Amino acid sequence: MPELPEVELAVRRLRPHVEGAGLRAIERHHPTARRALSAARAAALVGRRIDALDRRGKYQRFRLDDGTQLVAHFRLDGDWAVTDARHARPRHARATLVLDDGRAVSLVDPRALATLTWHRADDDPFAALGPEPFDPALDGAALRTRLATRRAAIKLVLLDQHVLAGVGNIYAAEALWHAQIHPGTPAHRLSAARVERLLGAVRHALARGLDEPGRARPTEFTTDPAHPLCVYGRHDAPCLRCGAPIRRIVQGARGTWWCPRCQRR
DNA sequence: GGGTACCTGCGT
DNA sequence: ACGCAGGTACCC
Repeated sequence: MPELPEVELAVRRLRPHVEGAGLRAIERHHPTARRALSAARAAALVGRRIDALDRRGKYQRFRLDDGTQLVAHFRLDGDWAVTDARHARPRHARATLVLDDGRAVSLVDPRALATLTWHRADDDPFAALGPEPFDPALDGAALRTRLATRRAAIKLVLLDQHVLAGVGNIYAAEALWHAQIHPGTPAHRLSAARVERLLGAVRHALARGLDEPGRARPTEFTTDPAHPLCVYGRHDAPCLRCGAPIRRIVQGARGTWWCPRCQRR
């Protein structure tokens, strides 16, 4: 699943291909893409230049030269594929940006949940998002303030993009493991010291995802010892810290992996 | 604050 | 053949 690290890596890979390029066409291959971006809108974007590609949380934004914005979200399985525009589109391509240099950038997504939407110049598509986890202005006290009104389990609150942008199911579990916090702890009950530790752990977990060079999809579970994931998906495997068997519970219809010995409430 | 729909590949 | 997986938006 693409979370902040995978999306950031995708942006870094795609940026040199798209920044400064002109849009020759926008193809909408799948009904979900056609619903989200009308034929008229796609046609109106022909001739626009992509000035910049940036990221906010798990969202990616193409800034166009008229100030309007194309925003992509990978959801569960999305990714970019860059091909020669003269060749056939990749399997599962849902929408394609055809560039004036002859390349095609396809949003590929087997499950077709990924989104590509257009936004006016004066729209802030990210207004409702919480802070970036690596925002220097974000400290333990600021995060604790955001958790103070939340009585739900900290695991679920970490997934709320209005609280913190970019953390998903995998890195939420990883961060709680690193911070040694029980995933079911009510968010508002966490002490200042534990929230401080949690923020550091979120950053540490995300950084592990970002620091794997040349790895296209860091969140695929493997037995590679250099793998960045310590607890996610490791049910029944020994905890890397204390050796107790990792347990799986379901929270909000999503799996959470955690260590019953070293993650206490 | 909790439940459901959106999708389709894949595991069972 | 069937039903789950899951991030987000939207429902009450």
